Amino acid sequence: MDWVKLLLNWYLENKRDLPWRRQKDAYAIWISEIMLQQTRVDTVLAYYTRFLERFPTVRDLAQADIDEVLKYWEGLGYYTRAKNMHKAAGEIVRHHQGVFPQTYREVLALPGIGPYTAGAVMSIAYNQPYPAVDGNVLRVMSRLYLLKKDISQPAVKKEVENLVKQAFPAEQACDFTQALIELGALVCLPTAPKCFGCPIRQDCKAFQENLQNALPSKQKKPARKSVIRYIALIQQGDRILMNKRPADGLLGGLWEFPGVEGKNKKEFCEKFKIKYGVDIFPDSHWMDTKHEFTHLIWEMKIYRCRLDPAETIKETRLQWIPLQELNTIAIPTAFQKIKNTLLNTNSSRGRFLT
DNA sequence: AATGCGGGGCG
DNA sequence: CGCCCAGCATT
Repeated sequence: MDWVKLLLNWYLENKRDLPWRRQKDAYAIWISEIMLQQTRVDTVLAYYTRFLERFPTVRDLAQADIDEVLKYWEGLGYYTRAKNMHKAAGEIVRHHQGVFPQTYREVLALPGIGPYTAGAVMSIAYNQPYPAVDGNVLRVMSRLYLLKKDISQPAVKKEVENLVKQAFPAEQACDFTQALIELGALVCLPTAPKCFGCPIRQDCKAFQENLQNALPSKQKKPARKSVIRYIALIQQGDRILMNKRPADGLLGGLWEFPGVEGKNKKEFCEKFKIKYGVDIFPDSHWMDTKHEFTHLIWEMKIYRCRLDPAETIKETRLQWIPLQELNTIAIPTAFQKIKNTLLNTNSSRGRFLT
């Protein structure tokens, strides 16, 4: 296959200088691959170095509190990745003496590691010829071999894995895996691929038939649903009432301004009572904000609320948090605008008073 | 095989 | 505004 050598040469000349490419530590490679799942390089850059400085080894990660790990993950999304990584670090300490496992079977068995990440770690950290098929590789290979079937079908991914396996150059698994991905990231783009800068266009069947813009074929996702969420801003002095979301599910384990889905203020109060066990009295409408997830849209209506003075907080997920400590707990992006507005309001008032 | 799970950047 | 991205776990 002529294209393999051409691709390798192109990669060695054009690869980006990325922090996870500066060493071969399997632990550090693993962290990068988890962060990069469904996440762009530019986004990860801001997190990667900071995370490794705080958790330089698998033991440091295993010993850390999950809440601190989540704080370092704050804003990165898909928070089960952090939870699974923390769990996997514990397994590596207990079952592998703190040394990152070196066989595909053992790597794949770790929580949060699927076929892609296992292949990436095996090939990039250990230079072993295990295919790592992500969205980039699916796109590159579907064009190169003119695979017209929907790439979301598992059978297509299997076929691409086999094609990559056949193509692996001897002793260059590390570079080859990254070369395929790098080509997808820099040249073989989803829309408007830069075919005339592509080192393997002569071997690309899609390019030959001018079908590069029609591939890969992919089914489109259903429309998102929008829901109204009422948020209670409950402040007493310099403390604000926050809720820690359940460990599993959406934004699991992160902190939020307590709220419920609902149609109106009446439902707001009723559902709040059921969910949190306290009566609230919405005083003033404070602000509105919207947050769009991949699969869901929250239209948030935030009200300043009073509690019954005699009310005590029994729900253990609810906790009074001093305003100064709001920046020390993990709060997802959905609530950052509320948090910042709150902190600005209070700090400007404070300055005015002093 | 289908669904839930974040967030940001782009045209 | 829709689409896409260095996917995995669960059902």
